[in-house]
Amino acid sequence: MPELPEVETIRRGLDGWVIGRRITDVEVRHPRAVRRHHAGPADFRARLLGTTITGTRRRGKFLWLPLDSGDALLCHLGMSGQLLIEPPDKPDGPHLRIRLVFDQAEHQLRFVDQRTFGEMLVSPDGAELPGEIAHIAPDIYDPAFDLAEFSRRLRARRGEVKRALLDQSLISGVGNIYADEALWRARLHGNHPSQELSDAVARELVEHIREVFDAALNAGGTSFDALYVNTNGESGYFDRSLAVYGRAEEPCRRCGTPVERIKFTNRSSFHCPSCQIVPG
DNA sequence: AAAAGCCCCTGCTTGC
DNA sequence: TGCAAGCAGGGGCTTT
Repeated sequence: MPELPEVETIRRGLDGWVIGRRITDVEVRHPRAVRRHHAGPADFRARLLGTTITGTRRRGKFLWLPLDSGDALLCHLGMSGQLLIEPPDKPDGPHLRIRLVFDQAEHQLRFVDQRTFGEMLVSPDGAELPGEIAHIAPDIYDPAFDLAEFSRRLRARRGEVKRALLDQSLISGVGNIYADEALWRARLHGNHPSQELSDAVARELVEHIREVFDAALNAGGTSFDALYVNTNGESGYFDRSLAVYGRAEEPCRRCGTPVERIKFTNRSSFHCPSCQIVPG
């Protein structure tokens, strides 16, 4: 899915457009898109009608729009979700899941999602922090992110460091791409046991995450194809800067050794076998 | 309690 | 050509 930089790019795109707008119609085109709104699509619609969006917020890969009702419209893009600001006369694509219509607006907001892993729900009293995502750890840009606490919890874990980075309850916003990129920058192998990391290395790892996120944000996010776009439907360009992800057999940008691809929990991991060594 | 596996989807690519 | 398997950047739930 979009990882933190892509979701943040989308949040910024929404921020300049949705704030202050009043919702006048809601159309749920696919029930799966609101599957975690347990009261169902009709209730989802009813709770949104007539409310005004007061802001745009994000934690990790979750995005929410606080409403003047005190509730929040919570959204996760899953693997292929898009939030598009489009004119009403633009034809609906086959993957349109939810449409939001606003008072006196020349555009509407469309939630488009090919693979339907994404979702929206209305979180009661969720404006400040939706209860549905209270278990997600703060991401590195959140003032609540506690570096010492992250280091302590990371090093208390059994298991491998890459799996830890992907655990959203430990640190949020990192997915498969940026985990590989940050580990490469840190010269750590993803299979490195978390428990063997020093406090200094754990803190450095966060700095590498920050650097790769900052770089991706400056490029407008990563996109391999037309699935990953901002609210204008445009792709980011950070894929041109990826050091290891998707670069199997290509030379490591540091030492020239061919990048290796390995299986990791039914996914792919990429690393440099020279720069990133597992101890022991 | 924490960690690992399974599952949910669609569409594109690859290999027989 | 046709079909099956593999693959894709997710998280929640169940099991161990």
